[in-house]
Amino acid sequence: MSGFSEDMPFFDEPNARPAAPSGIAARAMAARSGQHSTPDYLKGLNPEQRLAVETTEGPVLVLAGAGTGKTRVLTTRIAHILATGKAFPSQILAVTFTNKAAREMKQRIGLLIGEGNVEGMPWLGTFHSIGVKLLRRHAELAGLKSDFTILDTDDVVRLIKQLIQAEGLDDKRWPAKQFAQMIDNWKNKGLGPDEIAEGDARSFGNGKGRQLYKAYQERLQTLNSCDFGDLLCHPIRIFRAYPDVLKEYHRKFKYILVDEYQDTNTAQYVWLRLLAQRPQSSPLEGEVPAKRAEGVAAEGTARSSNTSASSTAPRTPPDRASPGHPPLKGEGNRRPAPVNICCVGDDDQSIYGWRGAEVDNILRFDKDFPGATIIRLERNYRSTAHILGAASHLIAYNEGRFGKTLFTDRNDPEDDKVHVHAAWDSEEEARAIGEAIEAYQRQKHNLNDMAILVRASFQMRAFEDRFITLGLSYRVIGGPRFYERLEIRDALAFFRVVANSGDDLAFERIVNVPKRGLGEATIRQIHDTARALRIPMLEAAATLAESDELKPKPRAALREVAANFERWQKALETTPHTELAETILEESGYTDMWKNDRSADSPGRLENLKELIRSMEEYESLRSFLEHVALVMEAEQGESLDAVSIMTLHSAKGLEFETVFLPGWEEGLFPHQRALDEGGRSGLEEERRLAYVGLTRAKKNLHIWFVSNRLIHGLWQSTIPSRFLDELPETHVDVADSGNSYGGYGNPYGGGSFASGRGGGRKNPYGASRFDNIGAENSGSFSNTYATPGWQRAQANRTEATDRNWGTRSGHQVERIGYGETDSGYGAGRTSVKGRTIDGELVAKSVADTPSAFKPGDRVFHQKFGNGNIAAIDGNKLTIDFDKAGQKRVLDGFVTGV
DNA sequence: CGTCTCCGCCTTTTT
DNA sequence: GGCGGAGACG
Repeated sequence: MSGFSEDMPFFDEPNARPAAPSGIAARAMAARSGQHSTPDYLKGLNPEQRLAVETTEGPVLVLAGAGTGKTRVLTTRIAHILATGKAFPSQILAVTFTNKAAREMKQRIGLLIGEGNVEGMPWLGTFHSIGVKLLRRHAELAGLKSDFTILDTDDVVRLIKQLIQAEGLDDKRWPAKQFAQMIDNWKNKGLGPDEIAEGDARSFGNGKGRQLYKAYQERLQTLNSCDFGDLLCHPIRIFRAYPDVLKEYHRKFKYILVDEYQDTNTAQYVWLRLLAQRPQSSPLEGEVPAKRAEGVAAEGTARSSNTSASSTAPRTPPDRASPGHPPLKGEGNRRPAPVNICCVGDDDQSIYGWRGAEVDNILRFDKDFPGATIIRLERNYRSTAHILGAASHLIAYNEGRFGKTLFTDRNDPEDDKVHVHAAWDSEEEARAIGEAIEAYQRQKHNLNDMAILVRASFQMRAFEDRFITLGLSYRVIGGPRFYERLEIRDALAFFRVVANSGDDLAFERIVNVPKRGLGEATIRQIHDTARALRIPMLEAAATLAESDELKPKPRAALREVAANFERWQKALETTPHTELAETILEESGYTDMWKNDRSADSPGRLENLKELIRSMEEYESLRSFLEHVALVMEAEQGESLDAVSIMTLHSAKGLEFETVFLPGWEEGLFPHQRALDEGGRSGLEEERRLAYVGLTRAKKNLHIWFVSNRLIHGLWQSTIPSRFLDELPETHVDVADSGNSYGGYGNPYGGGSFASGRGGGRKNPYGASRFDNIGAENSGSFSNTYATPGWQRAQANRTEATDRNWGTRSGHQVERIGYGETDSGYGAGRTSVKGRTIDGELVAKSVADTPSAFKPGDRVFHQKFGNGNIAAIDGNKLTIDFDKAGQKRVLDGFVTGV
């Protein structure tokens, strides 16, 4: 977002007036992009895409399924508006949800209309970055100064903790983190302290919720800071309270474009409506609750009419005469000006409900914007017919959708079906996927074209471990973030205090870094002084250092700190910011601190600090850099190396890969238990959309995995396959033949023998029957026909193992690890055992450390490692020379005598 | 005031 | 199993 750093006064086109660009300007722009009859940029669009691009006037909703060219439409539309002279670049407001998307849009528009013109698009960015920009211009209307800083989650929690303690509340009973979450939720809805529901306000801190929220906002103001939510909420409040300010933006923005509309939360929705709705005779407030109520009412109809997701489903007609919506008047009454807002999204890819996104926003679009044109993009350019078939069938289990059916002309009999594989545990899952990747690699596939998409980040580790041993290069996307590292946050705290001396949180973080002998007592004193005099802590520190209230040692230390910051702040005006940053880290002793640190990670930290300084060079000033950091908590990654991508499903949205692996399709993990517990039916539907997102990332090859046992919270748990597997259509899916699960090690129980023991092979307690009324057009669900040999075998393997060892069908807690006798086993078959991993091998610690019944030299069998001879015994821990797997240490409970 | 140890917490996703 | 925080001890 480097484009936003020049945020001060005059970046707009000088004549951002109500008048449209003059004919000359229009012709000039058209000429620049070489427009004649059909401009180049329109060629190659399909009819729906072209319609979405050329319908520039009035509200437009583009329902863009996965892989249907959504970004292309958005960028071409902007190019079209510019090329036809309908608006200047600065008159287009284009909001995205992620930085990645904003970056990509900028780049692609640049390709269409030439780099130079994109620079003139100051209002293309994320909701948050545009929010910052608005707020900087009108900061004083929100009680801030325009150089306010943005606090991250960590600061917010620390601040709230202080407030909770100041209230005399027990911060253990009332966790700051939880309250931070509550505030976040309120702000997602655009609610200030006076607007929250009484019940919500009472539920925290002995009924002091509202009071705390108020205190929090006041504190932010004195800190000259705001949190993430404020970036939206402040502008909303400003727009409401100062109609003339809002009007200014009404004049300015001729076209509004919104990406990923299904992800917008209520605050973003309100923000958009304020900007999109042209002034009426009556003021704007009160509009939201009314609309919301209506939206909820309308929802039922929308849902029921479109549940069956066939392409012939009746399309929502433009609702021209929606009662209660007076036609929107155009500015200056020159025309019945429609709102030129274009929202692009896919209700089936709404996966951010948990953080406040409202799918309803998109489902309600034609009610909110009467006369809206709704355009569906359903032609998919990405995936094979099998992949699309699987994804479409799965998503059809959801209710409450617009209903789209993706299709493709592609029909290559060579295309693989979607593969489903079973594995014994996560380690084996990682091993097998690693092998599959290597196999693809041997067929000359690039690692860059492959991705592993997981539900939860803890799953990543197994893959990393495995790939490290294999020497397979991989890249973790969205892992631990650069700017969240300790040393980076420390360094930034120094910079923040320099940039904004009122930033007490940053100050507190580093007063005593490196250690200067300033302990809790001194800091408390600074704090109190600052409060009493209503001055920033830095100032208070300086004052205290000159008084005689402190002992000599802390006094000298404080004096130095104060002098340092004073010097640095002066230098801010004269010294280049990268140079200054280096100076700060040197003079504060921070670099030395890590140089003298002998721990293993200190070199890395120093390296990170260097990287931080290096990355600052791209920014014009310290302040614009800090803003970038606050808004873009990601470090740019080198794309140069050929590597498999590992990331969460959430961060995979919008991406595509030739080959995709989706591990961990087990109940409890995917769908995630918490989503089910907290979200109920809609939680499940969101999980299903997440599955849909995962499936539709794949262009050609798609492999889904589930395991029987997974280590969660350091505890092995037995698992059952995800219900989503049952929702995949048999015609497009191929259940892999035992997925090499036990290859080479033999399986004492043989295949298939177990299937009859359990109700005709239907293993999943979430039977298909409850979904039978849905998706009838496809040849039946998987779960109806569990009869394929591969499936039977896979099931037999996993079920056998699971049931025999864990004994319980509910199987919540693992009681025994490994694959041994239980009935006649070693003592209690139910000994409580906690699993853990040592040296990468599965080990268990028995509560009753029963001595082993084996003796050295015994021939034994182990489920994972096969046959071997016992080399040594230590209590119940056996050292075994396995024939194939080499020497391993395992618990006796894992092996059986042969 | 600083360091060490132990305890308890948590591990869904992120602008 | 891993981390951060609180409390005890030096």
